[in-house]
Amino acid sequence: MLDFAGDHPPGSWPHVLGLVDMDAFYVSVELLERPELRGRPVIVGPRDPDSRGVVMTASYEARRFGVHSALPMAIARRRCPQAVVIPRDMERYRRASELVMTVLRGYSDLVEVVGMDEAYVDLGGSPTPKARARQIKREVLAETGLTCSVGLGPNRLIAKIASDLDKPDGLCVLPRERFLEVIGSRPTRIIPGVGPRTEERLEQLEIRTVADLARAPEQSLAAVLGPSHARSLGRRACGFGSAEVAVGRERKSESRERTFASDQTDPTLMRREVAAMARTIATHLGTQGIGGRTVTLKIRLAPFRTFTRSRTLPEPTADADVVAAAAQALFDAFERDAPVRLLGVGVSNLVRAADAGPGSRDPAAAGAGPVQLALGQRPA
DNA sequence: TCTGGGGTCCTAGGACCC
DNA sequence: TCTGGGGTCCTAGGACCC
Repeated sequence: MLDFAGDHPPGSWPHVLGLVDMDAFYVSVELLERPELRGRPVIVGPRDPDSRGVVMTASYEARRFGVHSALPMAIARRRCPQAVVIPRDMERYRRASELVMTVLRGYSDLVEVVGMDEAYVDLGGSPTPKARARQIKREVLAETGLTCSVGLGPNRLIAKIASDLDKPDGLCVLPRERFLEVIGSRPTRIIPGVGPRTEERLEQLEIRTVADLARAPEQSLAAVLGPSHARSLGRRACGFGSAEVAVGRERKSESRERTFASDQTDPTLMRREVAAMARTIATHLGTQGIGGRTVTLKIRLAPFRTFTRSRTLPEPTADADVVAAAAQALFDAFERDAPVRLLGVGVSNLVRAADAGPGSRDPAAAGAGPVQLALGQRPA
């Protein structure tokens, strides 16, 4: 355990948030079934080994060869030819995830699931958060056979960063008072929200570490990142952030996309694919009593240029015919100058309404009323 | 070296309205 | 002929996260 709390026991913090992060989640779930692979480099990858895909998760042994999530499989195989590649089985991971979340909900009413392998847990009510965290780790292991790493901090940002400091099977407590002392010399990239592009731009200002970023005047950051991003990043670099845990958030969009095994030029095939994805989304939304107004087509041309085209309908719908027609119209209007690598369809501007389902075209039933409701539910 | 799939949030410009 | 000031909606793209 890494405990930086010292004279500031977390029990004295106004909020104690935990970020529970499962260790190499997909691989670990697979190893439950195949324990003989423990200790070997293992990669969970695409279902179809010949498809163009990326690494979903690599075991810690594989990571030593430079294999990590989102790395193209072709490169992963080159870097670690001896790795055992297991095709992903999302349904299995979903079940394991549900078990984990059930354990977490036994410790707090405020659990925010941020991915299949990750959740924030508000431990504000616990006088002994470190002991609680150890208990959580024990119970997750007992219930699922899986280990996790827990970060404890006064807000989401610090909890998240702390969870990365002691991994796998770790527990790290990090008060804000010691935030810069502990992570000040680390690269800016460890701050959530700093991706490759932002890292590059900061580099231009000779800002490389979290401490550099914390010292930087907001105006100079704003010149490169824009005022809004500059302000939020400056605050993060000093360890300030939200402590809010949002239990049930409304979904804002739903999409499906598919990368073809080889680039496509056949419009008939592609139109069919677009319609199929549109219908899947509409049907899924419809069963939940949700309608959408904006239909977006995503198209990626070879070698790797991505475009979107969208259209907003006059009223929300979950009618598969309507969504499919809109998506196909967007596809037909798009002027392609190269073969197509990926097609996707998304529906956004979602409205929860019992009467937005198929067959409801009456504007009085599916129009203004439900929209009003959705606006009222929008978070501040 | 070759880049998945499912999301969220932000920005910027244009249309349109008062 | 020179041209406001907001506000909102829509569209396209970018950055980021798991």
